[in-house]
This record gives sequence, structure tokens and C-alpha cells, in this order.
Amino acid sequence: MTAAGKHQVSRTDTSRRGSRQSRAGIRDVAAAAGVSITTVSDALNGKGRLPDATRRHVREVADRLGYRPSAAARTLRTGKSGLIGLTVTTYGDEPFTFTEFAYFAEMARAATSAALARGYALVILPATSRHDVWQNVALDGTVVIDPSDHDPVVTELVRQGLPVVSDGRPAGTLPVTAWVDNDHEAAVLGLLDHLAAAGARRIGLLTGNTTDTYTRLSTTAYLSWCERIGQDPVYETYPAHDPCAGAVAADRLLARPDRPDAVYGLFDPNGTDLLAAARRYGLRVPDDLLLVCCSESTVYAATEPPITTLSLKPRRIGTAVVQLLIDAIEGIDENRPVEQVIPTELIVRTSSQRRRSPRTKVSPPRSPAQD
Amino acid sequence: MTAAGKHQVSRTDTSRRGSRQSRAGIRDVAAAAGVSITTVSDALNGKGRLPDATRRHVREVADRLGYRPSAAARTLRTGKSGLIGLTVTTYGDEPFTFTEFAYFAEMARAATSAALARGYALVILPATSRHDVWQNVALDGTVVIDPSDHDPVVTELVRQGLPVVSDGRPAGTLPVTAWVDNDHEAAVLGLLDHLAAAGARRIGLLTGNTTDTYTRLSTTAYLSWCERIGQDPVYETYPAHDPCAGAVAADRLLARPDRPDAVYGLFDPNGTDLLAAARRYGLRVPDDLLLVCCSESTVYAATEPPITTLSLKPRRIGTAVVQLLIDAIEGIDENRPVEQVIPTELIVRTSSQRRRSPRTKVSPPRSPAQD
DNA sequence: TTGAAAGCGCTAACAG
DNA sequence: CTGTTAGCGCTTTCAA
Repeated sequence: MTAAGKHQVSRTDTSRRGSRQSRAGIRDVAAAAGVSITTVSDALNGKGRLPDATRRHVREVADRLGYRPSAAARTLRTGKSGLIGLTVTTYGDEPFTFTEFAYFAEMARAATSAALARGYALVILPATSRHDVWQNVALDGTVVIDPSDHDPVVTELVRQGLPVVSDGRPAGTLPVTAWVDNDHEAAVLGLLDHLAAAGARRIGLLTGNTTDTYTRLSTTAYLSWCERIGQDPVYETYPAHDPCAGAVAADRLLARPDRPDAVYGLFDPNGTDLLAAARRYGLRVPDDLLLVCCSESTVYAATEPPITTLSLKPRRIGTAVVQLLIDAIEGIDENRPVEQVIPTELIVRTSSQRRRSPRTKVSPPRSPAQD
Repeated sequence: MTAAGKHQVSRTDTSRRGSRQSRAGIRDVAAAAGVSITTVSDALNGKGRLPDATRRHVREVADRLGYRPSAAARTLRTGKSGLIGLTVTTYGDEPFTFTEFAYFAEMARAATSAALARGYALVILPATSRHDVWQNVALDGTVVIDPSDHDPVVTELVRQGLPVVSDGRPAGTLPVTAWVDNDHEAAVLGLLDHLAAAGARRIGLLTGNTTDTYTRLSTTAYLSWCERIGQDPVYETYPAHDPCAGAVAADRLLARPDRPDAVYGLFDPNGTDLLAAARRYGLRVPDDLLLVCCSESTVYAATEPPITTLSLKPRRIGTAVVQLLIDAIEGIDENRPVEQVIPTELIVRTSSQRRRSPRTKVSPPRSPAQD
């Protein structure tokens, strides 16, 4: 039973005009302003060609009566709700496993702002399409984060004729309207080159055993880079949705006989995981071990040492996804490219710069400007 | 102009039955099943007393036709949308300044789950009530995070007769339906006692210059604790929405002539801010400086040393807020307490435990179970 | 037990 | 330039 389904209509008084307490409707405004309801509607929506005086008068009366147009009625009439769904496909069992908090928070924040700026609001929805709630909310379109291959949510939405834009290149033949993603291969290759240039001889990888596109592409890129350079791959795999598993895998990686002298961690917490593991083995960063991880978290600017991160630019992605979706909803610019690649950014910090200023001494306090 | 406002009705064909492409409506199902639309409605909603055979048959036909009830029509008819607003009041100019990412993410996640479990979905809305979008979405009620004194959003919503539940005790006479909060005073007092018990002689505070309830209550509690203990307050203040300012203020605090030997930081990033500042001044944590900060972030389990944190239990808060709101919407249990206090949790780690095992040696790898 | 009919509040044709 | 009218698709009395 959905929320809306279990309610009774409560208004019992039938003589509309007679009721004094229920919220003012468009006809009340019309009556009070001495015009027709059409005029009220037009005046309030800036439609039609009314004299400014009428428009002002109607608006004034509406204001005085505290009139609020019914969103439901407008939606029913126009077929547009101004609502956009936002779903993040989950790995584990939990309804909402946001493994990458910072990424999601940033992305969602940007998406929300972008939607709001164009007059839309975001509705957070579960990743399971069978949930009642999907049937009970009028959406104009949906944003899907990291859809899995043959994602049932996406399939169902598309079948209903709703535009769907995904954050993350859809695997397989998922029929999304558009998608936005980074060039993960290029990002990984660039980052490995950066590590090699900093003196890394054997670069290790901390990666996930999940099948999502991000993990797959990044891992593949690593393997092909190793092949090209002629280095044996050194990597450990773990389920990305398990926070503890990351620390353990980091430890395993540094415990190997063929211990790498540089590591890239695919997931947000890997930086601290690896740093902790390095400490346990007495490895100094960056002197004995170079470190990079993919993260949006600002904490890596303040760790000891600060850790180089790869940013996927979630804000730009969130914005782009929403723009694409709303364009599709409004039928704007049909022949705009339906795929958009957002560049990543490697934020180089101490952890990936071998042997520069010793940095073991106390450095002077930062001034705000330096950030 | 709102999103829904600027759209035309696109369906031009008037003969409903004649149209073959537009989505199946309830009358199509009725016709195909050879029953009336009333029967279809009842069968699908589990209302009325129909023979099971009819019910099954109707459901089958509806399925075959891919029938999806119109949420807009249902909302218009029943007056309930199954939608709950979620707003976070912002400090600065940005439409969405989530200073406490982890807190918000956790709270929102819990709220979303709780809402979903009861058949509702969450709509993220801006903190400015004058935004068009507020007028364009049919809400059953709203959750407001950290409403400011005389918050215009809350005032307007309540005027419309919508239930409003706030995360954070409302300041002044804000007429919310219910609120949920921690006992911030008790939390701070307990934490200061903990620091004192660990040997702190002069405890400093890193706090915000904003007027929100959380900051105000926490600061007041600190000051009264100092008074009770007979310690001179040592604190630095900064605008909590500026990420850089925190680092600077942390630095200022440790640069003071009356440098504290323990510090409590009110905001999430303060832990790393203070740790970095301590490092710059060559202060060892916890030997020279005890540290606690209020945070939901898991990174403090992995810093060197791990930092003691105060958790506000955002998940429990998010859940409670939604339960209270939905209870109010559905008119359940009218005489339930409209205020609910969620206990905080002090997660004690190395940074607030003076002089135990030296911990300068390499410790063995953690096993997953230890977490 | 089922069906016909009356709207929910609004917008957009189409008259006047 | 303004008003009348016909629904949007559904739920719910109320009568058959």
C-alpha cells in the first residue's frame, strides 16, 4: 500500500462556496477579483494578453487570499510535474549503500542546484523498480547513478516513455536517453604515468571485485598500462561496499613479497587505508611508497602527508546529467550529443612526489590564501 | 517560471478510445477486462469486496496492458501525494552549503529509507521559500534541517497547514509540528568531563560564529562548564561554512599564549584541522594535546592517531524525524510527544587517552573483526 | 456485488 | 480582451 493510496478524501462539504475554512481555490480568487478563473490563471502564469492593471489586481487578490495553486491539478492537466527522479544503484543489500559519500553528496548537491535553477525538484527514489513508490510519483524523467547492466529500473522507465539520463556509461545495451561519464581509462593511464614519472618502478592497484563500469574500466586500463610498460600487475581486490575490507586489502597489498613502491586506490577510503597500512609496515610516504587514490574528500589535503587524489568532478557530472535530462524532457536541442565526457583532475599532493623538500620539519602555519 | 508551468498539453487527439499509442488508462483496462472503471480501481487498490476471481482477472489485464495509474490524478483526488519535502537551511549564499557532508548524507539516507518504508518519497527543496518550485510540488509535509529563527520556509508551510518536523530544536517560537534533536549541552558536558578525566587542565574550543542552535547550545555548555570548573575559556570562532577558515582558526587556537592542552572542535573537519595545526607546532597527540571533534566521518578511525569523535547519530535522527512527520500526516497517535531527544555517542579513540601504551611502534595489521 | 456519475482544481480551446 | 466549457485520470459516494 502506497502512502497516497491509503487515504480518504476528507473534504465532506459539497457546497464549495459555502466552505469558509478550506484553502482558497482559483474560483475564490476569481470571485473576489471579479473576473473569470481563466483570467486568474492567465494573470498568475503570465499567459495571455491581459492589461497590466488586471494582472496586478488579480495577483494582489490572490496574495491577500493566500491562494496557492494546486500542484496536483496542474500536473494532471499539463502532464508535467516538474519532478525528476534520482536513483543510485546499490551494490549490497541495503536500500542505500552510498559507498562514496563525498562523491554522491557532491553530485547530488550539484544536480539539485541545477534542477532547481531550471524549475525542477529532485525526488530520491530506491533502486528497486518494484517499489510501490515509483508508481506513485509523477516524474518527468529520471537520473540514474551507476546503473547496472540491464538495470530493471531503467528498463521499466524507458518502457514508460520517460527520459532517463545516467551518471556512468551504461553497460551493455541499456537504452538510456543520454549519459555522462569520465574517461576512466585516460584518467588511470595519466595517473600511472604521473607515478612512473615520480620514480615508481612497480605500481600496485587496490580495486573492487564488483562489475560496475567504473571498476571494470579502471582495472582494465591498469592492466593494459602494465602490459605496455612491461610491469607485472600487482593488485588486490575487495568488495567495495564493505568498509573494513578496504583496510584489509590494503594491508594484503603491502604484505606481498612483490610489494609495490606505488599504489593507486580506486575508492574513496583507500587513501587512509593505504596510509594506515604503510604505517604498520614502517613505510614512509612518499619516500618508500607513492600513493594516489580516487576521492572527492578534502581530508586528503590534511593527512600526513597530504595524499594525491583523482577527482571525478562530481559537481560537473551532476550538473551535466540534469541539463541533459531537462533538455530531453523539454525537447530542446534534440540533436545534442547524448553522451558527454567530463575530464578528471589529478590533484597532486605530497604523497606522489618522491624526494623533494624533506618536509619532516615543522612548516609554518598555512595562511588562508594558500588553500 | 516553473517547470510545469511552461508546458503545453501535447495530446491533440480528443477521441480517447481511438488513440492507440498513448499509455493505457483505467478505462482501457476496464474495457479490456469487461468491467467498470470502479471495479478496476477497487481491484487494483484492494478496496471494496470483489470476488477474488474478478480481482485477479483485472490485475492480469492491467498488467498485460502495462497500465500505470496516474499519480497526478490520484493526488488530485485524494489530496495526498506521498511526497515529503527535505530542506536544509543554509548559512552562506550558496543554495546548498552542506558543511557537514557526512552528517547530512547519513541523515538524508536514513530519512529516505524511513520514508520509503512507509510508502513516501523525499523531495529535496531549496531553503528559500520564495522559490517557484515550492509552489509547484504537492507535499504532504516537510522535514527541515536546522531551521533558523523565524525561518520563512517553516512559517509559510505551517500557514498552509502542512505538518513540519525539524531536525534541530527550533529557536524562538517557530511553530513546528514536532522536532528531534540531541541534548547538545549534555553531550558537551560529558565530553569535557571525559577530557578532564584524561588529564586535561585547560580545554579549548573551536566553534562557529553562526547563530544556529547547535553552535549556540554547544558553546554555552562549554562556557558554563568552564565556569563550574573554574577554568578560563579558551576558544576561537570562525564561520563554519568556510572550509579554509577552520584550519586557520585551529592554528590560531594553538598559537595562543594560553595554549590549551585539549581541544574540542564543533565541526566535522576540525579534527584534521587541529591535527594539522598540532603537527605544525610540534605537538604530539595525545601526549601534548588531547583532541575530540564532532563528526560522523569514518576517517577519524584511521588518522594518526585515531581521533575521538562525538557522533550525533544522524541516522537515528533522520529516521525519527520522518516517523514523526508521517505520523502527523496520517494523524496517528496525536498525543505522542512532539519533541524527541536522541542520545549522542562519544567514540573514544587514541586522541583523547593520555599516556597509555606508547603506540609509537609498528602495531600488527588489523584483522577485519577488530573493526 | 457492480456501475454510473460527480467532481478534485486547474488549463487551454474556443466563443463572445 | 475576457468568459464559458470541456476535460486531465482517478476515487468515491450512491443508486441499481
